[in-house]
Amino acid sequence: MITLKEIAKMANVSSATVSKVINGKDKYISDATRKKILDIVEKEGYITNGIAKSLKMKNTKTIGIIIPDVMNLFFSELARGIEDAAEKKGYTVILCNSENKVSKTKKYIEILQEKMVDGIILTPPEKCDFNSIRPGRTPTILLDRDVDVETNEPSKIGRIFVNNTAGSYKATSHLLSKGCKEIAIISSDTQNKPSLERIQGYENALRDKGYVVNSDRKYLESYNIETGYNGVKSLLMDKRIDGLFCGNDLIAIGALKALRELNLSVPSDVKIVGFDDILLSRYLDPPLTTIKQPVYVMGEKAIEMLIALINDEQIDDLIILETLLIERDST
Amino acid sequence: MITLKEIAKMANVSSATVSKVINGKDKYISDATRKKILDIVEKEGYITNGIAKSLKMKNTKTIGIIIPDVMNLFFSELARGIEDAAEKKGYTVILCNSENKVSKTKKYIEILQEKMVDGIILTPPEKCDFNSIRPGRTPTILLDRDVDVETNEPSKIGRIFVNNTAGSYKATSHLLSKGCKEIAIISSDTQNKPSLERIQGYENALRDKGYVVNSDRKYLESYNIETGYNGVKSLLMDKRIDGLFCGNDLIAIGALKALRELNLSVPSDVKIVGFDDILLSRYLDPPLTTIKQPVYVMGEKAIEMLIALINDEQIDDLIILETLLIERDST
DNA sequence: ATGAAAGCGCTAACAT
DNA sequence: ATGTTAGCGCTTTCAT
Repeated sequence: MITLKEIAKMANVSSATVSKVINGKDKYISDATRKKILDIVEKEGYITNGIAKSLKMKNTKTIGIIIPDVMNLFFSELARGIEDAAEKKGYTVILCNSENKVSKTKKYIEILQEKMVDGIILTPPEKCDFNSIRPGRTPTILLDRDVDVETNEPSKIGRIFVNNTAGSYKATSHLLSKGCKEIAIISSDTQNKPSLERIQGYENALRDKGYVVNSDRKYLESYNIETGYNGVKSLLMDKRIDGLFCGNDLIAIGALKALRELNLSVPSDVKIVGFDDILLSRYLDPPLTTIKQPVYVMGEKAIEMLIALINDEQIDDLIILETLLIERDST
Repeated sequence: MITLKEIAKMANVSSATVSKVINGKDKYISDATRKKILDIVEKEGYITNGIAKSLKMKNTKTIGIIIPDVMNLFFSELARGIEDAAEKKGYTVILCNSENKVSKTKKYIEILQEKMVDGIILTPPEKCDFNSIRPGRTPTILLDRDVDVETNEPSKIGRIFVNNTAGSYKATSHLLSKGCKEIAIISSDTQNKPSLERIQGYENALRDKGYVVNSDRKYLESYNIETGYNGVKSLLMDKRIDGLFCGNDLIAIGALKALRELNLSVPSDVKIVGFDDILLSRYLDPPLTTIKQPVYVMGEKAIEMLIALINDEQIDDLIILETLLIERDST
């Protein structure tokens, strides 16, 4: 590997001069010297050793993202949004899949800190006490899943969420407005805030229209396809249901499959609304009505906020994004 | 940030001693000293500065992966497989989305080299001359898309692919065995090897059974949902088709949607086989028959091979994986 | 317009 | 059993 020092020797200048030229701080460097250096750099295919640079500069221009699973479309979109925004700002992204586990999350936080990332973007595990994983000094953005953070938080923490309550309220109201009378919910369980809020929004909408909230119209498990499938099978065992709010689109996919197996058709027998608007939702049969989360924007905002935190800029450390009802053919 | 040197001072020992203890090279360190050091490390929450360590050790224990798009389910599975395997081996993964562009691929390779990654796993852009992006000295695994590499390759390059020809041969034969007489193909265009091979397998299967290959039964565009959708609309405009081989599952998803709009039912009117077996395929309506690529295994093998390359071990630098026909309800 | 020198935090060979 | 020391490749201040 050719080093800056070697370039310097070849050009008969000092490494300071080469450094200046390479980094464009060459106001006071003569054109001749600059050209000589640049030519050698080019010819030798010199590449800066970013590690040495980082050690000196005390930054790495890399951030870590910890999400449950890139294979989950919601998170792959998020990861993409983050990576795109990061790249534009000159940052590089280390990807970590926590599998929703506190233990893995902790381990990755430690690894990322050892790698001296400039910041971390973190979607906490569904069931997680933030105090148990707090990333000390590293600037961190909490994404998508709200979590209780002590107010006298010493570290630099930003938070970006979606208004889940309002979103599920919209979803349920939409079902109601389409004439559904018996609306069930399939979602994640009550151990995480977003899920709690989505259940809340669902109940609020029902109550506001004078319906009673019926606990045997709830199937609360996890944010995945199986939950949707099992939820429908279990909910529809003995009771009638004409509307279904799914806590996310993955659940809706499973629900759709189960409904098909039960020979129930959507939307005539049962209307369905999902949550997230993953890329695939429009290609389901029928295309899914859903509550769109501005995932890509979340990624962008997260990077924006994180970089502000890194640079010690004063910013609003809580952003709550609104959702949007996307009406397709499942309602 | 507390450094190793500071720990040493607090413990009244040299930094060498602390280093040895921290890295478990403490055979000759007294229990008392070890304990004293470990206690301070614990109490102070010391975290190794991996950058300094990397500079000294000349490795970063991180690898870069460059894929077209994590939002593409095939690649998110791949990324997951790679990350899982990497994590087990103590490596961390930098994620880069090339958008299938040579320019972005090049840029990322350079960035990764500056970050001194120990290796790169690369899925080249669909239309790409490898010589234009060759990552010089960094050990690299070429994944999923074969590419012409000069034989007197100086750098350390490994290649892992799937037997595309055999896979699409299987797919087409399956369609034939199900009684299809007029089988079309929708796939990516002929500018990349895997696509070429999949077309080849399709044609071979047809010819082997005495059918003629008909160029108006081909719609070759790109590996995405739109291609599937447009392909069906275009292919079925004026001619009958009872079997459809899709170059990947994304294409099949688009095709399914278009078929639904044309009131054609699958599998009774048209039978469909996809390629990849992304996680979602079994949840489509109908669940998709497809050629399973061992994506997760590819990720694992890639890491295995890359680490061997990194450690200068002698290995087989070309692995071709076989596919598997997964029969579901679309045929 | 250019260079000398110190130092970022760590490891390891060598000395004691 | 522990310490001394040099050095990884870079940036930057201060001299010249």
